[in-house]
Amino acid sequence: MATIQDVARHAGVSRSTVSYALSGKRTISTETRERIEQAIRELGFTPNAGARALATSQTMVLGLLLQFHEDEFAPAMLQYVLPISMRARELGYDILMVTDPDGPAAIHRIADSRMVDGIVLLDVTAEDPRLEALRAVRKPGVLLGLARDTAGLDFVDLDFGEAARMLVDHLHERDHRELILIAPPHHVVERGGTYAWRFRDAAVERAARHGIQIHCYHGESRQPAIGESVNRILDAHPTATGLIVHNDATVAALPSILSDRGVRVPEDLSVVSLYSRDFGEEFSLPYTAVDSAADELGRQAVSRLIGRVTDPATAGPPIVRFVTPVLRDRGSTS
Amino acid sequence: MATIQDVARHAGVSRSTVSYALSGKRTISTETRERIEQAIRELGFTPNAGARALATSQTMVLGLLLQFHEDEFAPAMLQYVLPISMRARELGYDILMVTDPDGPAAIHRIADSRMVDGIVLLDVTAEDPRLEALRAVRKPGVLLGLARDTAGLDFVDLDFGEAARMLVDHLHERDHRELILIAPPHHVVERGGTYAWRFRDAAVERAARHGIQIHCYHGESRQPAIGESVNRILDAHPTATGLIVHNDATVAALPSILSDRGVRVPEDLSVVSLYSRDFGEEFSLPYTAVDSAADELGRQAVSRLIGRVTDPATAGPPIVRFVTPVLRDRGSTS
DNA sequence: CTCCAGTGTCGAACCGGTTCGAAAGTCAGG
DNA sequence: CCTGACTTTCGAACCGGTTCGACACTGGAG
Repeated sequence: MATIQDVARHAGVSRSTVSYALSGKRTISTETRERIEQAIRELGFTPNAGARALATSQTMVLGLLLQFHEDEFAPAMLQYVLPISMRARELGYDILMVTDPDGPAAIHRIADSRMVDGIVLLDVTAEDPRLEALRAVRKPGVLLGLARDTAGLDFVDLDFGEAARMLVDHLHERDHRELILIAPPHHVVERGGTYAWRFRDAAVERAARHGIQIHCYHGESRQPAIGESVNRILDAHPTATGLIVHNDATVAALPSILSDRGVRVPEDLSVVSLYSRDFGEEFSLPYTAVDSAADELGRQAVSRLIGRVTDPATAGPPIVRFVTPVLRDRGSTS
Repeated sequence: MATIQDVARHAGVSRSTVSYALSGKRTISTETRERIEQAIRELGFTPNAGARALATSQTMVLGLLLQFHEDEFAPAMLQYVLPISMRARELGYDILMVTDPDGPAAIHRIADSRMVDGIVLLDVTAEDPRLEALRAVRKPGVLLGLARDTAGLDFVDLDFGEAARMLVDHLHERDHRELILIAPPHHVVERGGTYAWRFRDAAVERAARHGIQIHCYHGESRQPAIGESVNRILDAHPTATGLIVHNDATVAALPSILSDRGVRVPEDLSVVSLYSRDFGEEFSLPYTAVDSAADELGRQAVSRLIGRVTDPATAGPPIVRFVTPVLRDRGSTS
């Protein structure tokens, strides 16, 4: 493959001149620039990424860390990955995707060897061991989710508390007096998924303020456990008229479970939930729901990260950004 | 961050000695090696990936190209991505994930700039424009799927013809005389997804040999179209006793569609399909199915690719590898 | 005692870019 | 005609590794 030296020779100039013509960091006469551009075209020159990274200490690559837990509904993760990848490309970056189960080690590996300029962490937990590694490697990092200690890092997350309040209010306005909440599986809470209790606590608090009765349960992540659990819960509360589902796997399975029971929505039961538009379309979910805006969160995270990568000075102090959710009424309540 | 020069100074040796101690390509005395290792530990040295790539022309990174089509069931892609990423890591490689809609351009970008040592293409079509780009860049590439012209490249794919024959035989053994086949959506065939007609043609041929009647339809990729289409098809053939589903989105939605219709499996209808174990578990699918072994395909593809990357000579000529499927009986036929 | 093979280490060149300082050339103002 | 500012280009150093050839030293064979 052609090197910058070949281009220089072919155009009758020095290497540095080619470099400046490429980057535009110094003025080059029109005539020379055209000769160089033609040489580049004729030789099919593309700069060597490794050499460039070495010289500039910039790789134009972002690390994306995913964790897949046995007991989790994996398809939900895709909603974040795609927008992140797309937004990164828009800004000139590529994505190094890491699925190593040992997150902290992976962070050190890709950061210490300077393979990436910044790191995105998905699915952050309250006491996420990856945070310590991320702080240690002194590279910009942005997290989707929320941790207990947010010092020194940027976070982007949905305002789950507000989401819960919106849904409870929505049902309250329609005169529901007894609700059921199906939260994420128990192990998610144990692992430290803060969105689970942030949502639930806000829902409980808001229901109490309205004088509404609310029964909280953890959902399951796999069939047939999901169906059994939903049926058991509905059996236990025959007088409840509203169902709030905060659980991807459960809501994806809900249409078939309810139709099996002969429960019509919204005539027999009002159902509201929380999922992204993409997820809803992918699984054809018909429920009024707060839009978790995964694409928006992903895009914001990447934008912020790249801002910090390119200009650490003007990026200011790290912040926690809570995105205010939007409720999308699909008519599944009465 | 510490460089190899810092380590050398700290251990009182030259840079080259440190390099040889690290790579083991020349013998280093035990005493010196220990001094070097200690220096590395004390300084927290990790080699700079860019510099190493520049010197060795090896990045230890593989490109993974995904395409997401508007009208496709995206969650299915995850079954391939994860095993590919895992296997790559096992062999010491990282994954650069590219979702650029312009595949050929993306291939040139990551290959010409030498960001990757090899490339994996997912979801290949008969006349895939990415193949030309892949051949042009002269980097090892492996494709999941099958194209019309396989010259010069490695392919790994399931033997869809054999899969279809196994399923038809399975139903034939159970005395079914009239079958329905729901194939991938029409646009998949138009786009050139060869697995669609390879499966269908084999099924039709095998059914004919057994004297079985078979009705072929294209499925849909989104609700509510999926449900409407399945209902219409079942209405049109009330005497059919067996259903073969070759369509991820349809099979994921099938349990609820059938229960809505009050159709019991296998009492009223025998159902067989084709999906990977992971996909089946994720969506809790209860159907007897040929295991598409996405994890196995992904792992084989990566192994072959890395074989070619590390030793192009012994890898031999490019081959098309058809993996023979396995039928997993889950009792959904009678 | 000399010669030779083998072991362990070093110095220098190289991979392919970027960037700084300086030099050469042009042109207007004094 | 000289000076200074500006434009355009070049050469050299540098980023941080790897690798080749050479050199010093050791020990055994002849």
